[in-house]
Amino acid sequence: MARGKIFIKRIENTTNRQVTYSKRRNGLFKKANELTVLCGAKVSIIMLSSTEKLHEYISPATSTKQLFDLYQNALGIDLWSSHYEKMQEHLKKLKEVNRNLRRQISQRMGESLDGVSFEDLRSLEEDMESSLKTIRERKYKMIGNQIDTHKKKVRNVEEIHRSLLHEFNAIGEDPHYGLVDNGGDYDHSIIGYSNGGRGILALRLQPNHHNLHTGSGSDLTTFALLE
Amino acid sequence: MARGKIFIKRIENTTNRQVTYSKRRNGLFKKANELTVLCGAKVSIIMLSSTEKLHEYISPATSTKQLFDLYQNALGIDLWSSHYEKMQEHLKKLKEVNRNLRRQISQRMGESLDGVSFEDLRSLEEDMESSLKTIRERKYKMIGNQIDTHKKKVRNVEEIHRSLLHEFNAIGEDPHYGLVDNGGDYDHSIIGYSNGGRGILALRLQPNHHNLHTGSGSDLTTFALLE
DNA sequence: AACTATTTATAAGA
DNA sequence: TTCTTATAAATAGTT
Repeated sequence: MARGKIFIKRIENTTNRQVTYSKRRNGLFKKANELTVLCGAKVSIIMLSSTEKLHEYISPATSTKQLFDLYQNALGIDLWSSHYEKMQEHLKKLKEVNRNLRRQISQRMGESLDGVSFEDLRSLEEDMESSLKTIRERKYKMIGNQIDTHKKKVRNVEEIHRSLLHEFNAIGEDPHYGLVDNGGDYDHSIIGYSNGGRGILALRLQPNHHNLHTGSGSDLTTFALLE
Repeated sequence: MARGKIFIKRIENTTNRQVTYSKRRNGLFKKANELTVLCGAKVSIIMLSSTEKLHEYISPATSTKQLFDLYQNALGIDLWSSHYEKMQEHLKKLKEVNRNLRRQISQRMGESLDGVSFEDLRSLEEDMESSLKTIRERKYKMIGNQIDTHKKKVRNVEEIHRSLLHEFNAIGEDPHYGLVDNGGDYDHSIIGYSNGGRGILALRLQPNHHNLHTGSGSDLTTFALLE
């Protein structure tokens, strides 16, 4: 096209070929871009040089994948996108479910009640009363269990104390016992105390108000992951 | 490039645009083919016109799919599967979040409390007490509003009744009125009654227990869609 | 990477 | 659409 006509035939000289490849590649991409702008078309060009180097042109505001997907659709051959669409459908449904779950929780926390009918409000109140009762009962049961456990421990300790006292008195009355040697033998009897106080400590009243909205790492606060 | 310079800018005339698209497309494909022959390159062009028509060029002895696969390999990660994996990840997270939301609801309904610590149980109880209070207050407010509405309606009806009575007496005392003609004139006064009882009916106690688990179409029961 | 003589592409008109 | 043709743009060969 300049300084002499060429025949459209493989360029045998390697350097020449590579130079021409580079120049014409630029020309091709320029033309593609002009076409994009002039005609509002979308163009994807993928090129592999004889040295296996890859080059790509893609019109602005689109993607190679998008155009390739369109191409596949147009040809009717489609392995991927039906699967993909199903997934997107599923995702959409899950998000919808998620939204409903959140609203439900919100309502159970006394929020988002603006659109709720009187009927539903009564239902909700009734339901929450009975739920609260269940939770409270469970709490009382736990308190009861812990009191029982504590009582048993106290009894256990009293028992140990009594037997120690008894032994001590026996030693005091029996001059054959050497007090020095016997000290270590009683140590393991105190095992009854190990960790014994923990359950009771949990019963103390918490002065601080635990707000379930703000994450505190419990099971009840793990829902704020997405959207 | 001929008979006048043009600016590379969208061609607004539709016909012109389409003609140019067609001409330049041929030019582009021709260039692509020359490149293929001259330099031993492999070229794939996919084009989508502004009228959504698809055109393709592919170098001889290769295929669009082959070149696209090469392209994907060269970019390292497969466009499809990276997309796909991200989606699956998202899906998994949403499911997890939904599971947590459900558990939370469940716990607020007094269920699934087995793993809950005493601490969390107290928190939950406290939170539900305050939520229940909010809901109850809202209910009372609604009741109050409805009572007010009702009272107004009653007053309205009483007013109408009084004036009817008054007119009736007037008629009775005035022998100039003919009773037959006046009957129809009062009909529209009764409009005060139309739909007047509905709000009050909503106040009746529901003997049946509304279980929130079973769908009844309310906002509170739309969560049982998936898994 | 620049230059430039020439070929090639193409805008506008038919 | 296709052909024509004057002219713009691309580029082969050179530096």
